[in-house]
Amino acid sequence: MTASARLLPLSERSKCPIANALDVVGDRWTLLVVRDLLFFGKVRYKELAASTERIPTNLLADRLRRLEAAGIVEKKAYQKRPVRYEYRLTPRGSDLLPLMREMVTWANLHIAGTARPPARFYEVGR
Amino acid sequence: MTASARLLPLSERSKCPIANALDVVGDRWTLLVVRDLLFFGKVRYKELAASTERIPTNLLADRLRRLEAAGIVEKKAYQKRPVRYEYRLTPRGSDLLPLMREMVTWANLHIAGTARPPARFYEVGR
DNA sequence: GCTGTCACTTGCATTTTGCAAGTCACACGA
DNA sequence: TCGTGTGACTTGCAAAATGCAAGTGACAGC
Repeated sequence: MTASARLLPLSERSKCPIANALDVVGDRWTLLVVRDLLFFGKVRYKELAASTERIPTNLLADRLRRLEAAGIVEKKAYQKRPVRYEYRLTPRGSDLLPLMREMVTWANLHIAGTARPPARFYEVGR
Repeated sequence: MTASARLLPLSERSKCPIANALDVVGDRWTLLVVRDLLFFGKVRYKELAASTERIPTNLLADRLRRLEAAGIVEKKAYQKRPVRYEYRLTPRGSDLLPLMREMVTWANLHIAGTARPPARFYEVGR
């Protein structure tokens, strides 16, 4: 069982799982942060800020806060003096892999010129 | 082969398929419209406007315009005098099914209280 | 002290959202 | 012919989110 202890609050919009998922990851940046953590092994703020899409730093800070509040990302200091943090996906975060895989499949099929991921991308069992 | 003739334009952000998919469906309403067309058999504006989440009508009109421009939805008049339209998913639109299925799976697992879809939801082959 | 780095925060103009009300074309019944 | 109703939107506008640039604070190292 991969579900975490405390669960996310139900959306006020409805009980529809799609509506609820969208309330968490339904915007143009959130899943890009998850992508960088999941596929590119980034862990530090600076690395996340340096994505190809150049997410504005205020939005990056905001998205990391929300992802942490949603239990998708964990933030912890990996050193003191000066304090430096690293961000890592929780199981709840890596469970987003299948969803992102389907996004890639759809985009590769319907948006010309999108990059194809390496074959192993489709082989990861979990 | 299920890909349509003309493809969507590449995003200016990057060639990443995830970023590109998000430019099309990365907001809180678009996939709810697709959901209603795909799972609930809605075809008319009025039906779409009556979703549980109560999408504002100006946003519904805007999203339908974008979905049409993206080749995900087709609009056609089903009668004249007065002209009345119906909206239907193209193959590009129904290809979003696997993505939405994964969304449902993730939400059911991580957001307490989200509704479980009927079992047949997971059985549709296409 | 001086410079640099990391991880953010702040200010502010622009864009998008959300809510309510309005419009337009027509059908229909009195 | 006039009033009422319906479907499919559009318009106005306040509030919130976005995007850009610049600023801040805690240190390390020279």
